[in-house]
Amino acid sequence: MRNPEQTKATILKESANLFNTKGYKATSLSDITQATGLTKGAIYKHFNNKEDLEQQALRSLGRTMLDLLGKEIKLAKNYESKMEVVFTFFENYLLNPPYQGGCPLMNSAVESDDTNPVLRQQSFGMLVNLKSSLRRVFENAKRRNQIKSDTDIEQMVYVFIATLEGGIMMSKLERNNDAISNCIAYLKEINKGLMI
Amino acid sequence: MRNPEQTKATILKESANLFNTKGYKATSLSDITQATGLTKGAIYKHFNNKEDLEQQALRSLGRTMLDLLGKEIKLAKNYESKMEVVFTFFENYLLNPPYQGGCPLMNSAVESDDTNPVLRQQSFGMLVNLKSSLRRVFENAKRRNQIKSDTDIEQMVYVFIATLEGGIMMSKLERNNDAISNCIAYLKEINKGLMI
DNA sequence: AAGTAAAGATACCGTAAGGTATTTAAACAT
DNA sequence: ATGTTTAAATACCTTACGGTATCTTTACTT
Repeated sequence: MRNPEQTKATILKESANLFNTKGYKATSLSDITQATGLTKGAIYKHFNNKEDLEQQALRSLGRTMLDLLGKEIKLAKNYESKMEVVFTFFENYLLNPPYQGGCPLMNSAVESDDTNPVLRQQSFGMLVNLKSSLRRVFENAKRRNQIKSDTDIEQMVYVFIATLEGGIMMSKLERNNDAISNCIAYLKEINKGLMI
Repeated sequence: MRNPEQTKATILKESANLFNTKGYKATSLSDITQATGLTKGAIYKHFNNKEDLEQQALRSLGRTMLDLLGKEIKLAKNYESKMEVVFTFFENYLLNPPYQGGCPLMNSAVESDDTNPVLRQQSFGMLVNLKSSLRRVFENAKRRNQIKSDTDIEQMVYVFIATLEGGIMMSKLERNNDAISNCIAYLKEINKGLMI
């Protein structure tokens, strides 16, 4: 039962989980062969080298994250429920995560920002996209007079993402939901204040 | 010109900078010998092994960070200026940092939370201390009727730290101060709202 | 000035890392 | 059924890692 596409997909998925939990540099090829049950031969058939695999894995994580979030935002009809989607999305990062190891944006950003230009650039792109998603929600709401006209959208985008990411970091460290729950609760307060 | 204490101090300082920028696992002993101009013999004279060095380096980073912040908070006389200290402290993380590589709490937490129990425990301790520092400022202010009596201090502690840490992460990734500046600007707004 | 303890340099070891060349085995075409 | 292609396994190479044992040098003691 051979299926090269399936094989590549499992390599990508398993390595993405490993990279996102152990770190990119710290994950070895034998970690990946062990997790997949495959050998180096299989991996190097589908990827040029470890760097290539790292990059494709991060790309996959980023797509998964942003597609999931973007799709749910799009499904929500009004501003209020769109924001609700954002909150529950980040709250679920710990309860039933789409991938192990927390937020791939934060993980890759922290690891790569001073050392790995390519991964750093990819992380940067993820942040650009995440900011855009959130910015669009705010801008639409402003256009439709659902939030105050003097809302500093750029600032709100930064504050929301910062608070969510920081909350995830602390909750992962404390191994409970206190941090992220409190952060989200407060962001909801802020959001109430924005709405007209 | 030999000075064992000085030697140990430079090993600790240089390795702390390396660990905090490249990561703990990703920093090799030869990175450290290169940075210090010393040899492995010197390093293993002062530290049992690489893990020991990692732990002592993180301890040093944590102390530096919390001592610096705590001392400045203590120096500030009233609530308002204490909070100002917190803000400028985190804003200066990028301009003139006390150590390279950003916040050692975030860096070590992200790297260790799923893989390295000892470093994770140390990171956890740092967070406990940072929370305590901030909590104390809020509690004193509440006791002296400088902030509203219904202030949810535990929530504020989480929100402030999350926003600052998330802001640093984004600013490091974007290589400019937009994120952290906007985050701090908004935290100041929140703080105004708290004050009586 | 000689001897001693400790700091630090040097040389070396075993292992695991990333990577490659080659072989085996599975799927498909004819 | 056979031959061909290509997915995946195996075996191996080089290098860099953490770590250790030993040697050299420095500083201090008397």
